[in-house]
Amino acid sequence: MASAPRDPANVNLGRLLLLGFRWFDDGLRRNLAARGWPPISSGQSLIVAYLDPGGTTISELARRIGVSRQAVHQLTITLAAAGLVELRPCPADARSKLVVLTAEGRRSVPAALALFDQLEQLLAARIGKRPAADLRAALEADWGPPPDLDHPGN
Amino acid sequence: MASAPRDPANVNLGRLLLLGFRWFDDGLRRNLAARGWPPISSGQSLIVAYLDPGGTTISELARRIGVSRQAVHQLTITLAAAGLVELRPCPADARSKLVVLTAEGRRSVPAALALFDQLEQLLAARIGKRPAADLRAALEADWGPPPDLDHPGN
DNA sequence: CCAATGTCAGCATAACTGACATCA
DNA sequence: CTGATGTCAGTTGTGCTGACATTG
Repeated sequence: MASAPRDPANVNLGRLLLLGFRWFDDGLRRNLAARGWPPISSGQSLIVAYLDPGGTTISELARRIGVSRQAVHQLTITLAAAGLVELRPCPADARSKLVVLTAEGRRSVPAALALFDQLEQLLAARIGKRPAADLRAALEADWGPPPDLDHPGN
Repeated sequence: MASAPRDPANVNLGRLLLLGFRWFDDGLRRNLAARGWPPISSGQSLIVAYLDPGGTTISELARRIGVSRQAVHQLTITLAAAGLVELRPCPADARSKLVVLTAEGRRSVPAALALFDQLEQLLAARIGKRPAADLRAALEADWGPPPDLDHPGN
């Protein structure tokens, strides 16, 4: 793969997947910085990536990402301080608040997401179009829940 | 994939890779717990996965994993407290200390690493042997460093 | 004298749990 | 009354940088 020198022994798929993720994460952050944008944390990028166009509530985001409501709450605060999102009351439910992109967010977020596509294309140029397509296909398949090896039914 | 419900829009490869990693990480932790082993952090598992049979110094581990010496130092302390490794002076260099597996570590670590193979086999059974093999092949390729999109030479 | 190693200290980030007021 | 939501507070884990004594 890349950065960390690899021992041909004990390379497990889980570690390879982590290295692949870091390749994209580093690439995203590096190129955002090269464009003069404020540094964004990987937690923040997760939030915006899961946002619906019309806005999404904090609890819904927490369920989608798989973390606590409190963690999402904290991230939205930092994103709001950066001016990328704002919180507005939910018209359908007075308990909820909608996290929506600001005008600046709508302008810069799609450009940031486009970087992922460019990174993927560059990866295809490096390791081959076929392997890159196979990689995506395998990851898009339904893996099911992480299994209990003693009771594979789950 | 699995746990987090997926929006067919904005699925980027980076997020898919992260979800794949979590599938393995969750699977490992779940099955370790099912076997009655003390919970191990993903940082700790990284350390033991990179250990040479004869022992490895802290600085060398830091270089291999790609984190600071201090971070590795802290992890070895927790691993030593758990009784899985011990630190002994390096015979070749008085500055260095070797991180080596204890008797208990040699007994339990290989079994834990074997879980990764079992998870990979179960994944192949779920998404197909061919896609699973393609996944591994693509991840084992040389991706090079995360690129600067404006100067792809790097 | 310079470089590498392990270690101590402080700090930042990001997740968690617990608790609480508000509202469906 | 029960349950969901947002929020405040405290805690934990994990990484970082800076600094330092020891050794090659």
